Amino acid sequence: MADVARRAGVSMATASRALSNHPHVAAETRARVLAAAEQLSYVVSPEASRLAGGATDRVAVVVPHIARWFFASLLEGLESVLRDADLDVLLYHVGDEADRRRFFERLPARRKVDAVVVLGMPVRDGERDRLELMGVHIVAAGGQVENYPYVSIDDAAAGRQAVDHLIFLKHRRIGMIAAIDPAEPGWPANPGRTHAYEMALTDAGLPFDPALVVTVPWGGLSGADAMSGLLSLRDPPTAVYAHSDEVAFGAMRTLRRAGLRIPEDMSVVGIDDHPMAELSDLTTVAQPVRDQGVLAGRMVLALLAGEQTAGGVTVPTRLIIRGSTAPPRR
Amino acid sequence: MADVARRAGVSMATASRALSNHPHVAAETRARVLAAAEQLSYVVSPEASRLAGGATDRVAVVVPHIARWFFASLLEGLESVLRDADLDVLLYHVGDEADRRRFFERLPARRKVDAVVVLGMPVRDGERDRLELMGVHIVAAGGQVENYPYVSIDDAAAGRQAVDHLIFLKHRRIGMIAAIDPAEPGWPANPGRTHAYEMALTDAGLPFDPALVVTVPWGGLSGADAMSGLLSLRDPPTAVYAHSDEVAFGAMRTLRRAGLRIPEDMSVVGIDDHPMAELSDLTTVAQPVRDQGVLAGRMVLALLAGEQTAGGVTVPTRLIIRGSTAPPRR
DNA sequence: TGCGTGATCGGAAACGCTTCCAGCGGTTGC
DNA sequence: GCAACCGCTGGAAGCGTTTCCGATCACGCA
Repeated sequence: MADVARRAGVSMATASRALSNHPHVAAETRARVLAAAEQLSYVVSPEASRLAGGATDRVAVVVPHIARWFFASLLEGLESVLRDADLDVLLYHVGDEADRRRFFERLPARRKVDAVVVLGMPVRDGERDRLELMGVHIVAAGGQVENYPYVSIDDAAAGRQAVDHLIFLKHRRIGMIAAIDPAEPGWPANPGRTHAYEMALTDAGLPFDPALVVTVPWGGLSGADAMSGLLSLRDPPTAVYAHSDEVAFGAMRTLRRAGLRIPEDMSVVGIDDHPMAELSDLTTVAQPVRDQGVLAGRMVLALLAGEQTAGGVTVPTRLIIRGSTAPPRR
Repeated sequence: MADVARRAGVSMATASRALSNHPHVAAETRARVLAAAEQLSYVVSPEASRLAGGATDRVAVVVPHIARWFFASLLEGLESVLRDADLDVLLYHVGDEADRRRFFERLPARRKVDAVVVLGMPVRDGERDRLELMGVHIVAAGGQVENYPYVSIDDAAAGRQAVDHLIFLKHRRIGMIAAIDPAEPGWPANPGRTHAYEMALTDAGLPFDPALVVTVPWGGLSGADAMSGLLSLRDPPTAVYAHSDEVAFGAMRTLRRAGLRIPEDMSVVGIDDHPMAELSDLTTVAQPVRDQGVLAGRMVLALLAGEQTAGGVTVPTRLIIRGSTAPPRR
């Protein structure tokens, strides 16, 4: 920067002010400095700048999965608003328990960011304490609904939309394929979506048959297995509610292989509106995934600007009826 | 750090050496420093450290798409090795031409990273010049096959595996659905995969009928449209080769809706081995996507360690025959 | 016993910025 | 006409590390 200052014929103090858009710099002077910087193709050293000044202009994003559509979409939305605000995104993938423990234990983002956003992943109590240690803003999206400012859907409501749709079609034996995160064995499947199933049945006066709910690790193949199980029941369901589209795709594959027709022989409904849902003609409950990332990004910006944020935002879901659901045949 | 040093009863110089694992520090002393740091829950300031020292321990990753399986998988592989090496990854999404121009013009990662890896995206000439300006190592994965150390598949070979399979099944009218990146209108579809089609036909002595190749923007819906076009031909093909699985899925949907059976009425083959391919019973040419990211990460590490790297690595692809291909009926 | 030697450790100078505190002409208000 | 101000600029003190350069000390060897 000394070079730039010299070339522009000003002091470093002025050069710094000009470069960082401070007021109290004559327009003409600023132009001169900018020109000099341009000629020398100079950019300020972030390190030095941060050392002397304040913010890091970086935010950490913690995700349990990268290659899954839902998480990647959240990330995409988030990244876009952060990038527009000239904030850099540091990506931290905590794929399994080991990663997870390591992340919260070592806190690799410590001192490196102004905020951290946790995507699609509830933060556990002990972890929260660790996170607090970082002393920065924290936002959650697509998962958490407490502790932090968050943006998410109402899982229970989404589940109701799916199951109520089946009930409306007059299905009386409805199976559920619940998915647990393979990275978190031992943790329960999405409670909201599970609870919605039970409530919907109750409200419709239908019996709850434990045999009709099967819980599997998340994934298409697991969904296929789950469907096999359901089909082998003495009295199989006439419709299936899957916790997520990917699982539903697996179920559909099993049905296809079994020679059963969808929706004539079996209705299938999922949640998410994965891009493949449209191609597979899957009835599903759509959630605005990318938007949730965007909203989370805006929250970060607001927090960084010192604004008070509302506790959380719940975005609406919407039932999309396609060809995988119909009234039962009998 | 001054606090830590004081508490451990040593100078800052020694504290620094102990914290950063330098030799010439007595084991006992080091332990004392580490303990002090632990008690104060102190971590070195990356900014200050970088200012004084050398590397930023960060690498920039540039991707044209985040929410697409292929790119997200590359990213996942890459991130995992980088993270294991305690390098932070800065994510830069250049979704469209505007983003792209902005990125290469402003070079937001300038001075912030030790290396940049470009994922699934050929770097154009002018852009390369800009990148050079950063003066850091550059690696490409899943796309580029020149200019930089790279890791990628042999697109031409992959294409051949797909088309040759159809030819082996005795198909004589084979359609091709080529996909161009919607973010780069005007740029050609994957040349290797396209060329493979032409060569395979030629080698098999089959005529090349321009009507049988349709080029569409990447995407499932586009694939569906493309298939519609192919079906409306006076003399439709008996098999279709799609540049990627997602496009193939779209094609399959069109066939399903048209009441045509796969593979009896039409064979379909894709490239990628997307997770949905298995669920859709799609014959495809598998490529190790995550591995490409991993290898790129290792290259970065090697480069950073000052090692010389081979120009590039080509990973093998493999035909996976499922239920979407069979000999033509006539 | 005297001295070279290597292992440790401390002092202090960078590293490249930001910003507080003044200083400097020129206005403005009375 | 004088003092209080104002807009702009410069000097210099940090910001928190790393590392160069010696200094110290215990040891081994002649």
